[in-house]
Order: sequence, then structure tokens, then C-alpha cells
Amino acid sequence: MPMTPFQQKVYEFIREIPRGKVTTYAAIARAIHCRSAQAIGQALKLNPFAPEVPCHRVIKADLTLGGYSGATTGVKVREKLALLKAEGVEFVDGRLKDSSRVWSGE
DNA sequence: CGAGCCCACAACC
DNA sequence: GGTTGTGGGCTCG
Repeated sequence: MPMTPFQQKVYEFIREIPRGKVTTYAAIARAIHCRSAQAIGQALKLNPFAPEVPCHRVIKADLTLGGYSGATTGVKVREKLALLKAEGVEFVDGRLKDSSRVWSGE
């Protein structure tokens, strides 16, 4: 399946997210010169690169988890939490514990 | 090329 | 917590 340049940009950017850090849809949108975070989510939910692209490091600007694997809630989201925690990113009640871990793409 | 629909958001109320 | 606004991508025509 062919993917659009936009998706490639999104995936590429996310792929560069350092371990132990997270980024927001808004930050990504800004990084790829886009102004719509929804477009990011639209691309991410498709996520053809499940383990390649650490989509679990992408959270909402509100510092909440957001969604994962096409679900805003459920086991998948809990799994996302566990992955982040394993990287040193602790969440409390589905929220980022340390806001300084937000990666703005440098 | 144009109109409509979709989205894991963001901001405001 | 619910509603509104925004904005781009995608699909269909």
C-alpha cells in the first residue's frame, strides 16, 4: 500500500523521538509545518509501522495519553502506559507525571 | 478539480 | 464534561 508524503513525514518524525521522552500531536504538527493535530492522529491510527514508530510516545497537548491502536481507551491504552513507564516516563491516572519529558523536536 | 467526510486534537464554555 | 472550532488528509464524484 502506498502512503502519502504527509504520513511519511509523521512517521519519520516520531521515529526520531528519543527514548524516555514523549511528544504531543501539536508538537509534531508544528515540526512538519502542519497546523492540524487531527491529521497526525488520522495518520497515526493507521500506523503501518507499529513497533517501528513509537506512537506510544505521542500524547495529547493536554499531557494525557490520548489514544493507541485506534482506541482512546481500553487495554491498548494501558499497554501504552506500560511502555512509557518502562522508558522512565511515569504517568499518573493516565496523565504525564513529569511535563519536562515532553520533546518539542528540539 | 470540487465537495464531503474523517480524525488517537485543541481550545473554549 | 460537553460542545465548538479548526485544519489537513483522504475518498468519492
